Amino acid sequence: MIVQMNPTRTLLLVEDDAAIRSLLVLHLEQAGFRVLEAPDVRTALRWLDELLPDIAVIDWMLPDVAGITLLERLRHNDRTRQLPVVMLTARAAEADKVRGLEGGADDYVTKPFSPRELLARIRAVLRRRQPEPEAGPVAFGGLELVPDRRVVRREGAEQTLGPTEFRLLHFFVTHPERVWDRAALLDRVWGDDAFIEERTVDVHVRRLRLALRPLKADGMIETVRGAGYRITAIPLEPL
Amino acid sequence: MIVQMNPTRTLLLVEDDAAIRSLLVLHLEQAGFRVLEAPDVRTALRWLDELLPDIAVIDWMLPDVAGITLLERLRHNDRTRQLPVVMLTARAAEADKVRGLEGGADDYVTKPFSPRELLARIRAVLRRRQPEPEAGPVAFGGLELVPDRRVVRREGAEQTLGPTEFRLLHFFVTHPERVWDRAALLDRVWGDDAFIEERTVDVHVRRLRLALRPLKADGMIETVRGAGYRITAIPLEPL
DNA sequence: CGCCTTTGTCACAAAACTGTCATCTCCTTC
DNA sequence: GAAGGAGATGACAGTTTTGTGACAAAGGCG
Repeated sequence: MIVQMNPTRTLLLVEDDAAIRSLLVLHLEQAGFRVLEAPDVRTALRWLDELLPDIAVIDWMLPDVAGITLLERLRHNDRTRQLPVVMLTARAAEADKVRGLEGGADDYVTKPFSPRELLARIRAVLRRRQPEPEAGPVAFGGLELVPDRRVVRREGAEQTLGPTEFRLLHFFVTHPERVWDRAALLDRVWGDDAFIEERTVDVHVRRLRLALRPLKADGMIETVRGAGYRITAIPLEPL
Repeated sequence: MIVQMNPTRTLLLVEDDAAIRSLLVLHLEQAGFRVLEAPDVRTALRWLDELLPDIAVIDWMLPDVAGITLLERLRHNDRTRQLPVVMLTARAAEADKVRGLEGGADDYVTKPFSPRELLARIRAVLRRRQPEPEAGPVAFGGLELVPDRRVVRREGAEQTLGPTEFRLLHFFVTHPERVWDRAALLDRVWGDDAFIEERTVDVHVRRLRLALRPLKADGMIETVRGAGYRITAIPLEPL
């Protein structure tokens, strides 16, 4: 009987030291991970290009580009922005830790470390990330969002959205009916560290509506004057 | 005319540089904050003594006592422990940031910064602190008010109200049966600082009735000649 | 490098709200 | 039933909020 069979997780391991790498691969695979090995950033990017892992473990010091740089690149790309990252470092310096965490690392492990410790951190990060699965397709009021392709579907018809449009719609769909004011949307869709005019939200809402028009679903995004916007399930015209 | 959707927030600004201070005051007040200015910690403490603000913005470097010290003091006092604090600092040193956040600052902004950035941080902090006033739905005599969307519902049918109409109905519903004269309504619905003709109340009552007509509920708002208005639960016609 | 997409801002048009009036109705009272 | 007074109406002009279309800057990608 299966109590809790976790689906196999894919893990990207970016580490140049072959010895450490194979040691980790051993443990990681034994722990049920499918490991993508990358001795350098170039290889890592190739992997990422073809397959989005569930988590990445990145060595701080790498031969070609600093691991921290890779981290920043990941955070800069829409596809990898949500990717959980655990940094691996030989330095115990606090400054690095801060920089790493600020750069968006979810945790970091200092060498020397036991594989068990790394594993524990990885699991903790995955667990923490779990509650907000940005990945799976979402459906609401006849719409279906496909995060992989940034596409909305309705009765077969498809519309591709821009990155921000998609995140916005995704947020609405996962928090339906309620009214969200512009500030809240900036916080939750753009991130609370984005310093953006509130009116920009209007523009993006408009773009989203425009994109939804071909699906005759633009009416789902309602304006609540003086308050904000909300998505609501309404009877839609047939396509 | 003044429509203040959000209640005015009070903000304590502790900053010794007069130039920066007045610049910030300008922006903060324009953003709707009531600003308590303090060039030093002593003044700040005096303010705090007589009035607890909604948030404090504190400069890291101050003439008398370091801002960080003030922060620590705030955190040690029961009354101010929960006060949201945004630190303002010229130093970009990470160590300081860490210390500030550990000291209990809710966020911190590095100089030079744009007033807009500061404003965004302040709003984010306030939002984080005060999740939602949670304006729950209210019901009375078959009507159901949904503050979130500014709509009244009756047996499924919905009517969207204007902001003032909604506030007015909301007031009636939460203070039913009794008669309210125009002055009282102006006070409680418009705010006691509103400088408005009493007759204006009539107009809004009418607009409210108009909006309620489709729900056949306009009869609930009664006119009491020579006294004012009141809402009553009466048997309503079926829809 | 140029080409193209994505984005944040603007400036201006469109729509929604508001507070006041002038006028019209209806109720009271004599 | 005429005169007053109190409310109800419909129209307005002034503001505030949104919707739009255009643009330029920033990246991504050959």
